[in-house]
Amino acid sequence: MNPQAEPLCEEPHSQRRETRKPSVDEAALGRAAELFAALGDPPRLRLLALLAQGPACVSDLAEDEQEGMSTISQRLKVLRAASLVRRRRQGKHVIYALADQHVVDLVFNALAHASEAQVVGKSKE
Amino acid sequence: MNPQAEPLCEEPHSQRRETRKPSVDEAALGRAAELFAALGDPPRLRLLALLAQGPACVSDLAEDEQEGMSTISQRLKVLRAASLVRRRRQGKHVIYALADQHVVDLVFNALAHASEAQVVGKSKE
DNA sequence: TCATCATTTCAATAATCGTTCAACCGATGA
DNA sequence: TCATCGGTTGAACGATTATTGAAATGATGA
Repeated sequence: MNPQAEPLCEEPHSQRRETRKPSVDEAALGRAAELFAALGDPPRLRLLALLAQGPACVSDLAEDEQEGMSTISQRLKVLRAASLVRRRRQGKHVIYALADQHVVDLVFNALAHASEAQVVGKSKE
Repeated sequence: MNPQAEPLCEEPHSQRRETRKPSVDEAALGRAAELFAALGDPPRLRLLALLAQGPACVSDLAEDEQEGMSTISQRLKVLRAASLVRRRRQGKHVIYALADQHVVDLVFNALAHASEAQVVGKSKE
C-alpha cells in the first residue's frame, strides 16, 4: 500500500466507511514484537553479529565481548526464546549459532540499512 | 555465511587465528537496535499495522486503539525517532504515515512470518 | 566416584521503559 | 484577540528488563 494516501480525517465522521480492519491477529503481533524486542538491544544484537561470523561457544563469546559467561548466557537465553539462535552441545562446550539463513540475512540487512541511513536522515529508500 | 560451520572452541587457544573482527560498527549497531526496539512492543507494532492500511491522524488512531491521544502520541514519538513513521500537518490535524515502502514490507513480513511460525515451533525456515 | 570445567539458573539490585495526567503549544475560526 | 480543538511534552509512578555473583547442573576424565 502507498504510504502517502488520503487520511480519513478529511471526511466528516458521520459518513466514514469503516475502512480499518477491526483488529490484527494479536497472537502473531505478539510473536513478531517478541522477536523484534530480542533484536532491539545493542549487546544482544552485537552477539548476533558475532555469531553471523560463525558458531561459537559461550566462553569464546564472553571473551570477545569482555563479559562474564553468566551475562552472555542470559542474553543467549533471550535470543533462544525468540528462536534467533540454536544451540548444540559439544563435549563440555555449548555451541551457539544463528538459527537459520533467514536470521543471518536479517542481521546483515539491519546493519547495512543502519550504516547507510545516518547523517542526512535518508528521506527516500 | 553458513550458520552451521565449525566453532573455534575445538582448536586450542594457543594457535587460534584472530578470526572474529575486533568490533562491529557500534553506531550502526546502535541505530539498528533502536529500530528493532521500536518495533518490539505490541502496542507500537499494532499502531504500525494500522498505519499500513493508510495514513491517519492521532485522534483516529486513538479511537481505533481505544486509548488516549497522549498515549498514542508518545508511541508515535518513539516510532518517529526510529524513522519508522513520518508526519505532516493538515489544518488542525497531524497525519501520520509509514515512512516508506521499506517499512510497509517490514511490518507485513514480520506479521506474515509470525503467523506461519507458531504451534509446532518451526525448526527449519 | 570425585574433582573439575563449562554453562545455566536463581535471586537481588539497578536501570530502563510505558502509561497517565496535567500543563502547554499551534492552528483555526469567531 | 480569545476560545477551542488537536496534539505534544514533562514528570511521576508502576512495571519490565538487564546485570551480577553465588549456587546448582551436566559432561568429562582421573
